[in-house]
Amino acid sequence: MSDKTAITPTRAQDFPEWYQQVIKAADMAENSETRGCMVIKPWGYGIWELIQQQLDRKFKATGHQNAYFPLLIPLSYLEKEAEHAEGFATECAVVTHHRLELVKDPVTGKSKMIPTGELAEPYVIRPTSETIIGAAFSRWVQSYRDLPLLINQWANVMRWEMRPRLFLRTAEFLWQEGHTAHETQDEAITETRLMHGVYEEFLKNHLAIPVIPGEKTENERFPGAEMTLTVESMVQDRKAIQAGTSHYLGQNFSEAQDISFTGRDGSKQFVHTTSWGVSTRLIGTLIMAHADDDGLVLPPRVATQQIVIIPVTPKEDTRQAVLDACQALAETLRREKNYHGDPLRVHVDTRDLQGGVKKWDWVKKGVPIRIEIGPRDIETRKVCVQRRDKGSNEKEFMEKEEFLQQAVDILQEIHNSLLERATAFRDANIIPCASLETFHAHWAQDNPGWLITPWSGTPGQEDELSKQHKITIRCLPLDKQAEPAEPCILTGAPTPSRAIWGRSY
RNA sequence: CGGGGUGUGGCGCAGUCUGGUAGCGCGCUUCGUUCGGGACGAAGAGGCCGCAGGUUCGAAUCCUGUCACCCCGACCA
Repeated sequence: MSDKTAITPTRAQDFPEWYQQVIKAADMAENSETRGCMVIKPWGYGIWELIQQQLDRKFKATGHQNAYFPLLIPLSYLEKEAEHAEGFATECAVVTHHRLELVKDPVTGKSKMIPTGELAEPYVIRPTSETIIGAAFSRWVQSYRDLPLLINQWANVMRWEMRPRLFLRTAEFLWQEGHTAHETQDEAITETRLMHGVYEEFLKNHLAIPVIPGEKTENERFPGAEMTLTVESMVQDRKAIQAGTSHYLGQNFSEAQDISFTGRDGSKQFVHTTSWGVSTRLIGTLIMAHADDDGLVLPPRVATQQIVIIPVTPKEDTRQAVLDACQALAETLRREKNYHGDPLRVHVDTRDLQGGVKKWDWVKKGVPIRIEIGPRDIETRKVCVQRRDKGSNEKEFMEKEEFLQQAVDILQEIHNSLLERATAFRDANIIPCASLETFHAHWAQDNPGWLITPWSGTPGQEDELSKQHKITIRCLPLDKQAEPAEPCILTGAPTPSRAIWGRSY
C-alpha cells in the first residue's frame, strides 16, 4: 500500500510522462480537438483565477490599470518593428476571410462551409500586443504630461508552436501583458526592474517557487527589446523554465510607430516603452516544481481548495450528525479565518463514494490540508488532519478548537516547507564551474543541473556552445554581475560577470 | 518543413499479415456483500472500426485518395 504511488510512471522513471499523468489525475486540463490548444478544466482554471486575482492586486498597487485591445492585429502593424516581426513571423495564425458560404456537394448532397469574402488586409491573431497597443499609445500621447502610461491587459494570445505541451507550450495561452510608456530611459528601466521584482516576489511568496532573477543575453532577448529581465526557475528534472519576463524596449517601438510627444523643452521626443508578462505556463512550472509521485502539490495561496473535509460515515445512524459537523466546521473556517487577506477556501466532499477513493482523489489534486471527521471524532471533539507536504498516510489527531486556531498557520507552514524544499533542490543543482573541460563533460549527464561560470564571450561564441550541448544561457544573474574578476570559461579574459547555463523548457 | 508512427464503444488497447460481418481491460449504470477507506461479486448499457472511393458474394482487415493526431529535429511565454 504505502509503496504504491498514485501516479504512474514516477518522476524518476519518465518525467515528461509523469507530468502529463499528474495533470490528468488532478483533472486540471486536457488536449482539445483544436490542434495545440488545451481545455483548462475547473481545477486548473481555479488556480489561474487565483494567480490573476493576486497578481492583479500587485499591478494595481504599483499604479497600473487594466484595458483591453483587439485580438486581431492588422498585418502591417507587425511589420513595423523589423526584429519583432522576424521574431514572431514563423508562428502566426492569420485571418484572411470574414464569411462562410454553405455549399452543397452536387453528388453526395452534403453541405460544406467554404471561406469567402477575402480581406483586403489580413489580420494576425495576436502573438503579443506590442504593436497594437503601441498604435493606441501613439494616439494617446501628445505631451509629457500624458506620461507615464501604465497599462496591463489580461488576454489570450496565439503562437503556432510546433511542439505543444499542456500549460508549458500551447498554441493558445492565457497571460497578462503589461505595456508602459515613459518620458525617460531611466524611468522606463526603473519600471522594467519594478515589475521584474513583482514577479520574483509573486513566484516566491505565492507559488513557493524560488527564482533566479537575471538578465537575458542579447541572443535570448525578446525580439525588439533592449534589455530582457527574467525570473528563471528550476524544476525537478533540473531543467529551467522562464517563468516571467520584463522588457525594456527602448525607443524601438516608439520610433517605429511614432509614439511621440512634445517634451518639457518643446521638442519632439519618442517615449521609452516596456512590456512584461506571465502566462498559464506558471501552472506548468508549479506542477513541475512541487508535484510528487502521488500527484499535484498545491501551494496554499493558489490552491483552488485549501482544506477539504471528508466525512467518514460508517454507520447510517450517525451519518447525518457527521455531515452536520463537517459543514459546521467548514462554515466556521470560511467565516472566521483568512489567509493573506482571503477567506479560507474549504470544501466538504459529500460525494457518495468510498472514503479511500475520496482521500486519494484529493491527494492527487494536491489539496494542502485534508480533514477527516467520523462518529468517534465527534465524541472526542477531535479532527484527523493530513497535510499534502507530508506522507500520504501520515495523520495527526487534533482537538477541533486547536485546529481552528492553527489552520492558517498550518497553511503557511506548508507554503514554507514547499519553498524550502524547492530552494534546497535548486541550490544543490547550481554548480560553479571554472574549467571548460568540466563544462563540456557536465552536459553528457542525464538531467544535468545548471552551471554558473565566469563569462565574457560573444553572442556567436555563446550560440556555438549552446547548440553543441542543447543548452542556453538562462540568465546573467543580477546579484552575480560584480563578482571578483575570474577568467572567462571560454576566452580566459578576466571578467566580473557570471552566466548560468542549463537545459530549458 | 524533413524522418517515423497511429487512427476500432468515455479512456487504453487487441484483431489487419492469412477478408466472413467486433473483442479485452479500465470507466459507467443497477443490485448485493464490504468499508475509518483507493475492496469484491453478479447483471447491464455503450461502437455503422477517421473520412471518401474502389476490389469482392462479403471489407476493421486488400487497393487508391484524403483528413486528423502523436513521436524525433529547427522555433518558443
